[in-house]
Amino acid sequence: MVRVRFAPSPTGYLHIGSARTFIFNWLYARRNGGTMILRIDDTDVERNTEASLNSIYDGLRWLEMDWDEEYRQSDRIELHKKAAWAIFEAGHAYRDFTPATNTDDEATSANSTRGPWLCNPGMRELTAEESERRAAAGEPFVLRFRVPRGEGRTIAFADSVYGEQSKSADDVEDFALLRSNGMPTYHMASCADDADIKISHIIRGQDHLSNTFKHILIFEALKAEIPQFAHLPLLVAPDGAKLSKRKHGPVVSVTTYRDAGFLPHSYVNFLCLLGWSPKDNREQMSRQELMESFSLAGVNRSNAVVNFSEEDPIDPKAIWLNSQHLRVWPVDELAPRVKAVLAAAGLAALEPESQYQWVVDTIRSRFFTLNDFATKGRAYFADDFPMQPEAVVKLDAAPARELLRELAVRIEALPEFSEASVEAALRALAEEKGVKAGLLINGSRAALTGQTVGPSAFAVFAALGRERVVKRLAAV
RNA sequence: GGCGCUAUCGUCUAACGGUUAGGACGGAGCCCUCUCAAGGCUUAAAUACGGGUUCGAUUCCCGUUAGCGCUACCA
Repeated sequence: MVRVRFAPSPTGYLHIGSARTFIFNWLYARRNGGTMILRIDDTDVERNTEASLNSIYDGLRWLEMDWDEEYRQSDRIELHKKAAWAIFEAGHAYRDFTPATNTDDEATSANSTRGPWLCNPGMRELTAEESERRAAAGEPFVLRFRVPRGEGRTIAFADSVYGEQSKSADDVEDFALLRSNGMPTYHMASCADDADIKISHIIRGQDHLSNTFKHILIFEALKAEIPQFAHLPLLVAPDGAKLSKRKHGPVVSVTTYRDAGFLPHSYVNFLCLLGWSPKDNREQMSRQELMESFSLAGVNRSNAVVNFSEEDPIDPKAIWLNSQHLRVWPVDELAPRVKAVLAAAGLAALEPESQYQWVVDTIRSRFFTLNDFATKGRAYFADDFPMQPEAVVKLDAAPARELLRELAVRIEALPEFSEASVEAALRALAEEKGVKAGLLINGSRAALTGQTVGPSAFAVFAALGRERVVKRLAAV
């Protein structure tokens, strides 16, 4: 019975690395008929905000992800405390009355040349009586795990991604379970919950790989079954540093990609390719294909760089992949999404629906994001659209303007308006005037769309309809 | 500093110890064409370094270097 969880702490918007972790968990659950659990790790009251909680929901909803069970750690603090004291009762934890040290003072902690910190002097050896007495006297303490020491104990586990892992218990410090205010630490709360809700596979970022040794100790002390672990390589910036909002800005937030006009399943596809491969050269994959192909064995071990820069704030491969999905996505599913983007830009879809969908289908092959429909595609949905300088150049190529106005007259007089009839009329006019058809074809595109690039000019005629075509050509 | 992890084109990645080290994005070039950041084709571009093991290492082992993570009463 596969039970996996994604456990974000709501201290910021949904990060793309977190989103990928969710996706891998979700894929694993769906692939194996398991249960996907969302657990909000909101025990850090100082940093939690309602806004970031909403951003997590928004992000997951946008990615079209779902889950089967949901928990909130703040509802379960009593359970965590109980678990901590059970560990204490079993003799695997002790009270440490050492006052909190100033963590800003780096010389006293991590960079000390005196060697690794393992525990505070004297506290492990306190007698039960003295420990009780000082606690009863109201002296503050943290509850620390009593890590087996000097017994030659090796903690080992087989990570589904990183393989056999082991570490001497002598290298693991006596980490805290309960703070001096009685509140559980992350390690305590997380493991107590994982044990309680019977998580079978913990799939999470590689930044927890070293923490896993502590977690195994906790699971053992709780007499809980130890889950299978799978750590995921991290997503990093081009300089190799961990992605952070302060340093790297909006690239790290999934809302950036939503707002940039990405298709959710395309962005999911992109995220999956960062650190995972189906190993058969496929890249563009539907959600169904991802579900069928995903396996932890396909996850690799080195960090993946999200390739962005000043000039290209979004990874070019993400954009390319989106364009590929944009081209093949069923039009009837794409059309409503385009409609939403148009509406946001104050534009209305065309009537009837069949014509609208035909236009969407016609113009999408040159677009990269949904937003392109409202920008590059504006001329198809509105009469006010910008004229590119290159388009003006095309029109200024004499005798383009004069002939386009003549073309307007002829199109208006056409007994029947269609791609074929317009083409015939245009070619006849060109021949008559002794100019190349290209002059009128390219001139038409420029006059009708304000652009020199786009679909076949005859498709443009059909997309706009006779009325707009005549109006725009006559007005050149 | 201690401990853990990682190392293939610029980027994402593929390669039961035996391949001309493959694919994709991006770059360059060509073709097609009524235009195009569309499509088709071509091309440049990588096994971090040094030692082993082996008939043969991208692949296994050791070391070096570099990067990342943990080393908090953060998560």
